[in-house]
Amino acid sequence: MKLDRLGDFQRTHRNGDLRLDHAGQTVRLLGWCRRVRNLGSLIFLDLRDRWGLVQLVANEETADPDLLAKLKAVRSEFVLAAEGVVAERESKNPNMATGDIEIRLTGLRILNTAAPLPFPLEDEGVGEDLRLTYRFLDLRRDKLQRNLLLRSEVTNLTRNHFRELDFIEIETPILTKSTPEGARDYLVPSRMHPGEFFALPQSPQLFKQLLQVSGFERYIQICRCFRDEDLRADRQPEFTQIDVEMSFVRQEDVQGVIEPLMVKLAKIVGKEVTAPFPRLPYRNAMEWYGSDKPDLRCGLKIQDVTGLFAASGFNLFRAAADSQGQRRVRALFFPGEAAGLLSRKQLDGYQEQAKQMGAGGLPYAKWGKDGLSSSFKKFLDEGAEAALKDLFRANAEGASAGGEGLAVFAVGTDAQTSKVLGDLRTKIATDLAATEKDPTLSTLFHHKHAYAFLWITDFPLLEWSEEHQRFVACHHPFTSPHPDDMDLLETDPGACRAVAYDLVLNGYEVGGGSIRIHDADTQSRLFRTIGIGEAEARTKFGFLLDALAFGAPPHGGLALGLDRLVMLLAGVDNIREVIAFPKTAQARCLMTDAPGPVDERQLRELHLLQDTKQTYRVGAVFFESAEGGSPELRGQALQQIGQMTPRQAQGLVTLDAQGQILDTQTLSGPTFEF
RNA sequence: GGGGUUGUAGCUCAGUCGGUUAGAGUGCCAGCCUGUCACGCUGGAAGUCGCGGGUUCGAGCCCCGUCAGCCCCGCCA
Repeated sequence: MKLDRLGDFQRTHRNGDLRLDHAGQTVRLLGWCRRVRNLGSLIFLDLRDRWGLVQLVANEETADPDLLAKLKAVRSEFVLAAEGVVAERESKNPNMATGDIEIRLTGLRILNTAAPLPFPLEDEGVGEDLRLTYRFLDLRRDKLQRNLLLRSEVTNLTRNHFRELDFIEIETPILTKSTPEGARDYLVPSRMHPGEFFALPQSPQLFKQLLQVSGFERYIQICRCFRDEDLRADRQPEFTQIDVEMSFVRQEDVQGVIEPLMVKLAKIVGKEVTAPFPRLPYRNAMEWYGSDKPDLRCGLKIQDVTGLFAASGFNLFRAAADSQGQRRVRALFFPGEAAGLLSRKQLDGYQEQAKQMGAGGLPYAKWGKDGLSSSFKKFLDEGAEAALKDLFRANAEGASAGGEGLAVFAVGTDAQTSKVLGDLRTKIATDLAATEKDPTLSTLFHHKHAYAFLWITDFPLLEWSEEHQRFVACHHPFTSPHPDDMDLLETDPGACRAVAYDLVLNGYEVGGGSIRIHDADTQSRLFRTIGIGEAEARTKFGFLLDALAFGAPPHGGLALGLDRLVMLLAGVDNIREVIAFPKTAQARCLMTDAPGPVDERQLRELHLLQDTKQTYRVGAVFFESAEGGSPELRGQALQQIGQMTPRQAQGLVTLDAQGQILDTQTLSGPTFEF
């Protein structure tokens, strides 16, 4: 098809802005054809641009024949420039912003055609692999357009927020140094320095601290970070962080600039949240909610019921009671009729969930219409049964139910029971909220539309790593120990708290930060505690230690996960829905098919090619030797090199498996030939 | 690294106990149609049942392997 040129065509209006007020005006519009409806001698066409949709119309009796012919050739997603007169519709469409009017076409340019799309833009249920393969089409869909628009509003609002507070935005390097602690790095081979690598930043952590030493007291950056770890619904290998660092601050000061930002961001999507947010020490979060990122839309707390089974016939539980606190029996009590009525099948489902979390099973007790039933009833003597019923009644207090409910139990170490019950707490509560008739109970289970922000504070500074057989930093090794726990650094490192805090929203960690160590002594003590010696610390973090020695101010900050935050604001449950070009769970881009192989020339330049083709670095100084490859290949290389002058041999020689020279590259001196 | 789940027409899916020529809706193509807006009506084309192997007289269906998407555990300072 012959295409028309855009030429001097000037758009006069955005499609979604046209109203009855514009009637009689001649307008020029641009966009994509969403759909044509050809009624014979009357043709309708919906024209879409970023801002909306408007109906174009042409009538066989009145329209120019050339224009009609052109219009009949138009298919979905053709790119059009249209000229026409705004007119009131004969039959209006109340479901459309522009439903009162239509454009009577006087001119039409077909700027481009479009093949039939591989999937419809209107349907929700299209396979995600297909959507990701044709992401540029997927992004035409309303929902993704809205999500990316929201994302843009969030970053704008964030920048304005920090600018009003006198923050300065500074960019930090993307090509940086690999850090041994923490996540796996994405590495970038260095061409200039054979065998050496840059790392993409997991976060600009050290740079922003150094900027504090430089005197940029309030820093912000919206920056890309990279972590080469396995993905999840809320985790991508490449993600965006709102990175904040401040000098002369305490924890509350950092929280004090973040909270009003969250209030503003929530307002964009019509949610009212009030600051300050609750502060919950890590220890309590784990005890009550079994999680360091609890979803406080559900208020239920985990309870310790170890004592209840101290004299019980149920060995599993009694053994825990006898373990002097090593192991405990912990439980969740869900009050209400719906909880007491949960079917065996549903309970089996929860048991599967518990097993996936590492539990052996899921002991439960249910008090329904037909009395108390339990997976371990046969082990319960009268006293224990009565005690259990008392607990049910105590947990039903304030609710309309008379003791009905469900209790699920976990036994084991605190870490084990927290994991199981922390997971089931929100799962079961969410399910019950959907079925429970008593409205007071469903708000106890799950305020579906609420935004529950909170801070988790007083994280442990260190944890024992079985893998490394030493203590490692929970947050990062620059986190300040709690001033009250400073002495524990040498005596009981595992008990030492950190001045670290996470911002949690609805069960997601949306941010985390800390007050940093700002004196070289404390930093050295910490490195010593986690088994990083003086020399190693110098090599890896020498620049930081230097900086701390030259007047580093007390400082601290925080980083927010922008993608996750926007995901929650957009009300979607997958981070890919708020990223224009995301990776799959296997860390691939289905659209570009990255990562992909590169040609051998590139590998050789980067000194990465091995096996059949081996790059030897030779030079006059070590004329007699070559490194790498098999002994035979080395021998052949030396033989060939031996026929050269030392000057000629100075360079890189690439050989194939037969020892033939494939490629040479001089490191210095003149180019030589073979 | 491990567990679960899905894969059939361009798309979304159905496909009985293993049994004849694998279906529907939608999209696409053609024709008709003056008030549609998920236009309607008529007709047509469209399949490597993810891929490979096996069992069987016979496999979309059963078995083994493999690839890909999704979810979870480990991992994510």
